[in-house]
Parts: sequence; structure tokens; C-alpha cells
Amino acid sequence: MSDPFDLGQSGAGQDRASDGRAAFAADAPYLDALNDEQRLAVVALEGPVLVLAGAGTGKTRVLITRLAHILALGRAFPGQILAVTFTNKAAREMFDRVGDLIGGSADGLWLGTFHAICSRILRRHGERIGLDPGFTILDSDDQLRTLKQVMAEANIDEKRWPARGLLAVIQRWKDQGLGPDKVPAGRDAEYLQGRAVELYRAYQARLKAVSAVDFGDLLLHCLTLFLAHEDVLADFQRRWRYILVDEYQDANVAQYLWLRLLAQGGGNLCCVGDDDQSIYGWRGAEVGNILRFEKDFPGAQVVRLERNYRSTGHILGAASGLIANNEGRFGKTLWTEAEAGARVKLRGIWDGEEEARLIAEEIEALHAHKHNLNEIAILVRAGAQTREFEERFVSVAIPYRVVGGLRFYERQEIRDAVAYLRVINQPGDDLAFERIINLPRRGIGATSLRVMHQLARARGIPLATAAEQLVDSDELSSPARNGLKGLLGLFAAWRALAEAAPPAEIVEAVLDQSGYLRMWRNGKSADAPGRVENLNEFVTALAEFDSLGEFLDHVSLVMEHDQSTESEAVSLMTLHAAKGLEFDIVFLPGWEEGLFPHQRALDENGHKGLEEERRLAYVGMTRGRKQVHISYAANRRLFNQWQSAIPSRFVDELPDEHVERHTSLGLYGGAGAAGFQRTARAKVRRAKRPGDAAKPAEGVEQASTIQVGDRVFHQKFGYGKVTDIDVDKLEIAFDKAGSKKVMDSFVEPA
DNA sequence: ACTGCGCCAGTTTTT
DNA sequence: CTGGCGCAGT
Repeated sequence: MSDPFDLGQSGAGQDRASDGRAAFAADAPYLDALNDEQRLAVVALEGPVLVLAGAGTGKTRVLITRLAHILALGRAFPGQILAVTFTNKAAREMFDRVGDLIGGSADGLWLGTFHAICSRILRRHGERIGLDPGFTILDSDDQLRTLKQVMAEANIDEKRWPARGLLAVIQRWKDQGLGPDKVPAGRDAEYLQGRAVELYRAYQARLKAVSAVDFGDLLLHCLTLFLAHEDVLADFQRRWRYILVDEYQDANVAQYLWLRLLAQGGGNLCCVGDDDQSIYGWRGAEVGNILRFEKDFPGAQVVRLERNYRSTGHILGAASGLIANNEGRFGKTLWTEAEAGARVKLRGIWDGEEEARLIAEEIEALHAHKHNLNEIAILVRAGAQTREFEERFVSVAIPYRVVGGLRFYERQEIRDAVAYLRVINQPGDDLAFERIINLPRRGIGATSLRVMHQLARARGIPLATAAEQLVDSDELSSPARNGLKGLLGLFAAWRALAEAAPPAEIVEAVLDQSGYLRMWRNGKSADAPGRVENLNEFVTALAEFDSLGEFLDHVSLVMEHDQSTESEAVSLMTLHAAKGLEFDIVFLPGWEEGLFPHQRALDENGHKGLEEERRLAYVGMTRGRKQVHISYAANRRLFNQWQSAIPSRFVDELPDEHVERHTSLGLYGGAGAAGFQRTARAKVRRAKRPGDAAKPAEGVEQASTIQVGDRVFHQKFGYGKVTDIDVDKLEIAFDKAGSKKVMDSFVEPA
């Protein structure tokens, strides 16, 4: 399997357990490396265990050592252990570290995300509940599209009831383990005046008709399977003697029910989590799960990990003081033997631009003092906030990377290419078929599509089958008929090819023969070359897989794309994306009411929303090992309008003894805004004097070394790509401004 | 079948 | 200020 971290192969590891055992001495020396609480969490193997692991207390280490310990004692074979995570990244990390610890004999371990494990179960047993084993997993885009179709059929006014809203409601129901028949009557009124459940049912029927499931279904169907077929459940209960769950605070109700069913077979459940780091409530995570653990699993042992190995005393003190303002929590007291370090720096600033400038200056100073830029992060509440920093960093040549931006597999051209593969793999995949039927243009428009849909629905057949039946009839216009005939012929040929050829070869044939690649090659738009490049990368990615089906599962479940981390750069990301990471120095800008806590969180979830925002602040602060800098601006540009802002309430909640306040006197109240504007502007100009200009950071190219194909930035035209060079004049295809000729001294490498 | 205009909304995001 | 979407026009 190309993604060993995704899922191991069960059974295969049975005789390898002895290897694992042999690798350990009976006195288990690896336990000596743990503190008392950690050791307790590792050796408490029997019965339910909840490990409350504060930030930086060695949570992952405990989980991995526990796993290794089970194997070392010979309590179970790898195939009898289930380890679930929420992200692929976490699964991969665990896989690698377990491998390191026990010497590479973790084959057969069931290790993966909830979704990947459910998917695997459903591929094998889904038929028992009427699920096509070749089901496709839809991403959020496809989900929305499907729901829109369903709503259109039901004559719902999309203006009044946006599909997004209904999708959110349906997803929440799925998160709670509620199928269309189980939604309590009262809850139905929440949206669409009581028609939501009806549409939910229609949506599920539609998914079934096209052999598709969405992410929520993976859990939901699995629950249905377990509940309807005791033998299947019993089989898994017997199989998994030990169950380990990471980040339990992120579990939704469906996941909780799933775990509870499995653990009822006498399996030993161990959940690790931190209620203070629950930041995915808006996605269905239930902090209640972790708070209720002892009630749900009678006789549970609760182990608290409170010794922090990451941050300085002041950072820990400030973060603890902040989170103490939350009500619904277990309450932990993190402590450290590390030095107190520097206090958390708090700074009030005139506006967002100045904030970016000051942080950039500080980073330059840190860099000059030999701080590695990889150890510096700027964590923001909303993705859009990174822009201000990017602009500043580009103009002063600080290398940076934005973590968690656009994902590779979510790009249009990649989704199109994937759609072709989906149709080859699963002819009944209507969504994919519809996506590419007229891409590139084949003269098949809305009218032809409507005819196909009609026939498909009338006969209960997939769209592609309907197309086959129509292609020799007179129902379609002749250009549409020809276009369709060509496409269907190609699919037949590709499917034949797929019997024998490796995936990479198939996709090359598809991109070439469909004309899709040519479409972008001939494209005049500025982004066309980049798309061609991405498609090439796509072909490369496919080379690692043995079959199309395997690859498509990877795309649906392991949607990620490694960002290059080789060069030294400051990290820019959202607070959510930062969970689980740590840096020497962390900047937390934008601590203003309305932005952080975000207004929408308050409006939609009130007090609960506020507490989650506070946890987010806590997560942000506890990412820092040595320094944390918090800042807030009195004015911020939002949708290109200047708005004044007041400091976040979180700023006031930070205990004085751990912070150092640098707010300009009178910035809030006192002198009028105009006066401050003057000083702020004056400062801006001063900073732009040559003496303050950035020294180019290491590894950053000078403008004079720009080559064709380089990404560059121009103050007026924005980002673009160099297409031609004539001594000192560059021809650049700008993303927004089109193609222009500019002098090289006006651009900088992007 | 495609293009252009006008309206609206505009956190967080993994699977 | 953007971008996305639906609708109307050619």
C-alpha cells in the first residue's frame, strides 16, 4: 500500500508480533523515559482510560508508547489494535513513530482516520446494508452540487433557502448519528419550515442512486451496519482488543457512538484528549463527549498529564490564566520546570498595516540574532488576515510560507482530471460524468443534458448509460450527438486500457485523448500554464498507485499535498491549522473584538461560541516555546473599509503578572483619532527610509537573477509569472492584471 | 451554447 | 473590494 499510515493490512501482521516482542526487554526500558503520570497512562491497559493531556505534555508520546507496550507485552497482535486519529497527518506521525520505537513491525495495525477505517469496513461489508462496494466518496463540492439538484427538483427557492445552509443542517444531523428516519420531529423545523428532513431523505436517495457517500455517511453507514448486523459488529469487537483514540475532544456524536459500540465487546478503550483544545465545535465536535467519559464508560480511569515540556513559565501562566475564564472544563493545572522566560508581550497598535510592519521588523531583528525563521509563526484567526503579512514580507524580503492554503486536489483542473478517472472507475458516477461531459467543449449543453437526465431518471439508470442509449437516437442535436459519441468511445477505450495499464498511463491517455490538456495548453489566460503544470504533477502523483480505485480513495480521504519545507521561512497560518504544532516564537495578531473572538462565533453560538474562541486563543498561545507576542490594532481594513476596533476581551483576561503591556498611551480614548493618524502615518514614512530597509534574507533571490517561469510580485500589478526576458525588461503574465512589460527593478521574486 | 451584468455575502475546515 | 452565482440576452 502506498500509504501505510492510512491503513495497515489486517491479518498480515499476525506472526510479526513476536518480532515486536523480541525487540523489547521484559523490564520495558522505554518506560523509564516517561514521568509518573505518563507511565500510568501507558501501563493502565485494562478497561476504559481517559488521558487528559494538556498542551505540550507529551500526549503523542504516551499514545505511541502505550501502543508499543501492548505489543511488547504480547497482549495483542498488531491486527488486534485499532488506533484512530482525526487527520491523516496524525495517523502518519503515529505510524512512523511506532515503527521507530518497535523497530518496524507494526504491519497489520489498524491505524487511520475515523473516515478511512469506516471506508475500509464499508468496502468490505457495506453490501449488507445495500451499499455498492465500489462507492465513490464525494467531497464538499460534490455534496453541494448534489443537494442543489435535489432542491431544484423539489422547487425550493435557493435565494430564500441556500443549499449551503441545508447542507450544514444535514451534516450536523449526520455528525450526531441521525439518519433521515431518526431526526427528532421537533428538530425538523430548524430549517426550511419542516421540509429539511424530506430533502435530507431525497439527498440520501440521490447519493445511493449514484453509488456515492459523503464524509458523514462513512460514519453513519458504518453505525447502521453495526446496529443492523450484530455478527459484523461482534466480529470487529472480537478483533480489536485495544482501541486508542487521539484528540478525543474532537469526536462528534457519531464517532462517539461508533467507539462505544466497538468498546462494548470488552475492548480496552483509551482516549487521549484535551477539553481545553476543543476548537472544532462548529464542525460537530462535542466537548461533552470528553467531559462525560467517566459516566459513559463506568469504571474509567482518568489520568491527567499536567507537566508541560514545551513552554516557559510566563507563557504557561498567561495561557492558563486565560483559559481559566471558561466554565465547562475539567480544569487542569499545567506546570513546568522550565525557566519563567520572557513575559508575553502585548502591544496595541494604530492599524493593521502598522501591525504587519512592526511584526516584520521584529522578525528581521530576530533573524539577525540567528533565530531560525522556521521557528517563527504568525497565527491568525481568519485566513484572509495572512494577506497583510504576505504583502509586507514580500516588500521587505522575508521568506514565508502559508500553511494550509489551497489544497492540491481541490484545484479545478485536478478535480476535472479526477472526474474522468471516477467515470472510468465507476460508470454510475453521475456527478463526475456531468462535470466533464462538456469539458473541453463538445457541444453538449444544458438542453442535451436535460434530455439525458430525463431518461436517466425515468429508467432509473446512470447518466452515462442514458447517454449511451441516446447517442443513436434523434433526441439530441447532431453536434451534441457527435460530441457524445466521441466521448463514450473514449471511455470505452480507457476502461479497456484500465484493465491492464497502470494508473499513470491511463491518466496520460485520458488527458491527451480527451483534449483536456490541450484545452489548457492553448488557453490564453494567465493561469493556464500553472494548470498544465499541476496536471503534470498529478500524473506524477498517480505513478505511486497500483490501481485507480486505490488512488481515488486516496484523493477522497487523504486530500493533502505536502508543502515544501526545505527552505527557511516564517510560517503563516490560521489558529486552527496550528493545533498540534509548536514554534519558538509565536505572533498572535488581530486580538480585537469582532475579529477575535469572531463576531460570527458570538452571534451564532453565544456563550458556547465565546468559550470555543477562548480555547482557540489558548491553543495559539500554547504553540509558543519561548516567546509569545500578542497584538491588537485600533483600526483595521475590512472589505476595503476602515473600521475602528477595541481590544479583544481576551487581552484583559491575561493575568498581569505574566504579561508586559506596550500599548501606546491614549491609543484608546483620550486624544482624538486624527492625531493618532498623523503619528501613525509619520511612523510609516520613517520606516520606509533606506536605513530601515530589510537586508535580504538568506536564500532569497535578488531581482537580477529572475528567470523565465519565476513567480514575481509587482507593487502595482500584484503577483505574476515571468514569460519572457529582454535584458532588463520582463514580460510578465500577472494573475489579475494580464500580461505587461515592466522593468526588472520594479519586481521582486514572489 | 456562451457571455456579460448585477446582486450578495464575506470565520474556522478535516475527512 | 472581491468572487461566485443566477439570470437575461445574443
